[in-house]
Amino acid sequence: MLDITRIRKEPEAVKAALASRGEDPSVIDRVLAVDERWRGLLTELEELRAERNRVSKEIGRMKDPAEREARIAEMRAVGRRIAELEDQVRQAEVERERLLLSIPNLPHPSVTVGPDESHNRVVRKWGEPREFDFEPIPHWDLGPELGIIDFERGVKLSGSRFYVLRGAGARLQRALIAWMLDVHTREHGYTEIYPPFVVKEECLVGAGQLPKFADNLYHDVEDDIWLVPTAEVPLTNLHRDEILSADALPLRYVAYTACFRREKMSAGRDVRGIKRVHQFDKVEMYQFTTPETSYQVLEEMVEHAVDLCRRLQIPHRVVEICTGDLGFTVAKTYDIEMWAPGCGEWLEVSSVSNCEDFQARRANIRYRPEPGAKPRFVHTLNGSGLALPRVMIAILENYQQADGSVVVPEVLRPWMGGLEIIATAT
RNA sequence: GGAGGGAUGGCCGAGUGGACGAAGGCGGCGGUCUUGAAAACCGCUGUGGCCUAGCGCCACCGAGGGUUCGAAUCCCUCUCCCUCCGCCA
Repeated sequence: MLDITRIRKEPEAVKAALASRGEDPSVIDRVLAVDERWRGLLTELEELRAERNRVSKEIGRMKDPAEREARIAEMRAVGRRIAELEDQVRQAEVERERLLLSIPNLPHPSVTVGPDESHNRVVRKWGEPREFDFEPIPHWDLGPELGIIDFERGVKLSGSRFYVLRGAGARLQRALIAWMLDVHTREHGYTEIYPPFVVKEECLVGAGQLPKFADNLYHDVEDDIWLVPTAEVPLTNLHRDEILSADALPLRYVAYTACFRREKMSAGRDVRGIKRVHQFDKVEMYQFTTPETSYQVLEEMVEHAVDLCRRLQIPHRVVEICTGDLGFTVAKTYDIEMWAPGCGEWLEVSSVSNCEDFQARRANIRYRPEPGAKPRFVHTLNGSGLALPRVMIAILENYQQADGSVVVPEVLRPWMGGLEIIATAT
C-alpha cells in the first residue's frame, strides 16, 4: 500500500512511477478525490462530536430540568446528523482503502525502465553450460524412466499439474530442503520457521496477494481459509500489528513450506513436466529491516540464493527485473535462473525482492528507531532459497549421464545417505 | 462436537452509564541522593487521525452492530483464549 500522505504531496511523481510499470496512473486522481471528500466529511463530523461531548458533560451536571430537557433534545438532533456523517465517512474510507489496495508498489529509481520481460537485464553469470557427448533429455522423460517422477498417478490422484515423487526422487527433494535450511540457518544467519500452510484472508491482504489475485489461490469456503501460495505470506504476517524494537532488526527468517497455486492465469503454459504445478515445495528467505539498510540486504539475499546454486555446481545467472515486469508488491527484484539443458531453457529458481514499506503498511509492521521515538514502518524482503521443482529439474538435466542415470551433486550426498548415483530402480 | 468461564495500556490488574484514555502495581525512561551501584523518593511513560497547528480536537478498553444527551460499563452478533467431557494423528 502506498502512503496516502505521499500521494497528496507528490501526485505527479507517483503517477510517473506507476506509468513506468505500465499501470494506469489515473487511479491516483480517483484516490485524491475520495481522500478530499473524506477529509471534508471528517472535519465536519469531528466538530459535531466535540460539541456533543462537551454538552453531554454539561447535561450530567445540570440541575434545571427544563434546560436539561432542551439540551437533550438538541443533542438528539446532533446525534442524528453525526450518524449520517459517520456513514458517509465510512463509505469514503472503504472506497479509498479499496483503491489504495489495488495500486501496486512503485519501482525503485535504480530499476531499468522497460515495458516487459524483454528489457530484463542479466547482471551476472556463473558457470558454463556443460558439453554433452549425447543428446540431453528433458526431465519429463528422465524422471519417469528412472521411476522417480510419476505424472500419470499424480493426475489420477489430484488432476492435471500434479505429480508424485518416488524413491530417490522423493529423497532428493527432502535432501534439498534439509540442506538449504541447514546452509541458511548455520551460515547465512537465518532463524528457521515452520508456519501454518493455510492462513486467514487478512494475511493475504497484508502480503499483497488479495484482493487482486484471488484467482490464483486455493480457498476453503467452509472455514474461509486460504492455502499459502508461498511462505512469504505467513512470514510477512508473523509480525503483523507489531512494533519491533530497533535492535531486533534485521529479523532473518527461513521457512520451508509447500506452496499452492491454481495457475488459472497460465492455462496452457508449461504444461509438461514439473516446472509449473499446483503444489510445490519451496524454502523461503525473509527479512524485516530498517529503511536505511534494505537495499544492502537485497544484495546479500541474492548472494545467499546464488551461494546455493554455486555449491550445486549448476550454471546460473542473475537477472534484474525491469519496471514493466515487476510483481505487484515489489520495488526491485532480481531473479536467479538455472540453465536446464534438457528442456533448453533458463529456469527461475529464485526471485529476490525488496518490497520496501509496501507490505509493512498493509500488515502494519513497524519498529521504534530508539526508545521513545515514533514508530516507523519496516522494510520487508523476500527471496526463494530455492524453489524445489525447478532445482530438481536443473539437477536431473545437468547431472544426467548417457545411460539415463543421474549423478547426485556432491554437496547433497550427506543428506542422501551417501548415494552417488540415481539409477533405474530394479 | 457438548457444557461452562474469560478478553481492559509493554505486563499484571481495578473499574455502581456522567470528573475514565482509564485507579493501583510491575517494567521502562529521566532526575534527586551516592565515590559508583542498589535502595528510597520525585517526575514522565500507548496508537492513529484531522486542520484551525492549539500545550487544540476526534477515535481506540478483542471485532462489528444497537440502546442513550452520554457506553470500558447495558443489549445483540462474531472472533479468539481457558477449563471439563467426547473423539482423535
